[in-house]
Amino acid sequence: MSVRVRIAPSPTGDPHVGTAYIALFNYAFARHQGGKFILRIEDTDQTRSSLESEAAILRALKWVGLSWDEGPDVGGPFGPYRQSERVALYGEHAKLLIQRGKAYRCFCGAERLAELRKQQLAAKGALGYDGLCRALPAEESERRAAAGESFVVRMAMPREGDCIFRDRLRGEIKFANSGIDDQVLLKSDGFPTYHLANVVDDHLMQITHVIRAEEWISSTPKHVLLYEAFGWQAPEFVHMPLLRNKDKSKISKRKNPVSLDYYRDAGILPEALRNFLALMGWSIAADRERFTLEEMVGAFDLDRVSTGEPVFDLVKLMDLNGQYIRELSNEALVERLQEWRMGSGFMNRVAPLVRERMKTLGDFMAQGAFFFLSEIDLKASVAQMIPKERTAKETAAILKEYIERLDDPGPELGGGRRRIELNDKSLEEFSRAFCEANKWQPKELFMALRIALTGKSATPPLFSTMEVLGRELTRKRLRGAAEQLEALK
RNA sequence: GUCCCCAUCGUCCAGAGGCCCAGGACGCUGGCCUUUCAAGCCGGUAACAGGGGUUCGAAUCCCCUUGGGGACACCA
Repeated sequence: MSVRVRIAPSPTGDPHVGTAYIALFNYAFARHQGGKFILRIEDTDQTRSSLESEAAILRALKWVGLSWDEGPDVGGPFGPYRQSERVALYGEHAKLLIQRGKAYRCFCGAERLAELRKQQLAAKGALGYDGLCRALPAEESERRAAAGESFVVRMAMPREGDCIFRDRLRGEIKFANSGIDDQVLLKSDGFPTYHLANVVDDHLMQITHVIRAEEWISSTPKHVLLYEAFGWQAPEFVHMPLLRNKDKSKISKRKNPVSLDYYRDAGILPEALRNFLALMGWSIAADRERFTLEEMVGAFDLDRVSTGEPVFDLVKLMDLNGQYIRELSNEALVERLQEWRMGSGFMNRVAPLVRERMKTLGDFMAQGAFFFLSEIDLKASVAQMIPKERTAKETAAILKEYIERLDDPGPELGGGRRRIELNDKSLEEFSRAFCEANKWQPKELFMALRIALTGKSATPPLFSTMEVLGRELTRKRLRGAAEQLEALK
């Protein structure tokens, strides 16, 4: 049987480095084995998924040099490759499990579940559904469903025995069945949860190896039990280590740039990022760390992936990137610069902002350098960010809060759950409301933002600057400024 | 709290019982080169978490402790 693996991102946000990381290892394994690498979109969360996010993920994965044999954009024999287009399938499979007594309808509402959770928390016991609806007679369940009552479908997990499975990197892993929750398989909107959709699709798409991040280990027993309930053979499981922040916690955007777009905008070469990611948990040889994708494919061996807890270290990435840049021919470097931000596309966005402040063409760089810099030097200007009546700590805090709210403005900032668009008008509106809500003068906050983003107190209009800088650089620079303020004493 | 995973320099990796008083890279650091700064070259710094076993022999195997992490949603 030939190898078939997949990357299954959920299109609910920016293209994540973790996705590229796991995709890379799936890709290397598939190619080395002469198998297929599939891209499947797991958009079963109707409220959070978007086509824009999907497009961004595909674009970013291509950017790091990956390609796939089957997927929503290229098609393939096991399509559709977007789970939202396969909902009927999951419904049928859920029904099958109900008929077999492996699953049941649950009519418990959100209030009861919240109450249950509260009690369990208070009792310091195990969290999870108590199985109330599991005891419902089939006829009653049918009748209430037919009457239009809202329900979810839960899996009836075995109450005794153990669930044992093998992880390729970690060996045998054992969970007591009694500790496995009666997982929701089908939500009340008729859409499947991850667990159902993932298992059904992996089986139908004939996936042979599930290579995914370590965070999934604890839900693997649910999946194994699902395969058993369906009477299917489970694929082989390979849980890759999780990428980490400096403090060893799971990599997160509060502590690390996490979007692939950031690395692109910050001037990282895709091949350097790809190479760096490959180094997380794997090596091609003891004394070698630079290699091409093709070389990785040629040498790849899943059994030589280590299970440590790799910290994503920007400093090392930068060094690698420098090596890649030095290796480029002059022509290639100029080409890369143009593709990046020195081409007419980006220049056309910068020029209108900078031109008013130019006396000679040469002033362009002096006035607009910060649009291109990877790192803003704030040493000389940190102190200027702090308004007269405020402290460094307060200023750091407001910058951090600003970053948070930009991505997740509460209803009081008029954003609902959608993040703020990065354009002059919405930024201005948001920022003024933000000042109001936090009792900061616009001129206080705006100067802090200006310096944090540009390193200068005299710049083009703030919000246009943010728009052109882009979301990722904006976030990174504001966070960097906040950190420098905190380091002040 | 419950369950699970992990454990070599500050960081990323090498090490699959003797080749290891542990090797490479980043970082930091001394020097060379050089009008400067990088780059490059030469050198230094720095680790097998602790304790028990197994074995002639353990960084490598087993157990315990400790530490770190993850999961416990009608999110994936």
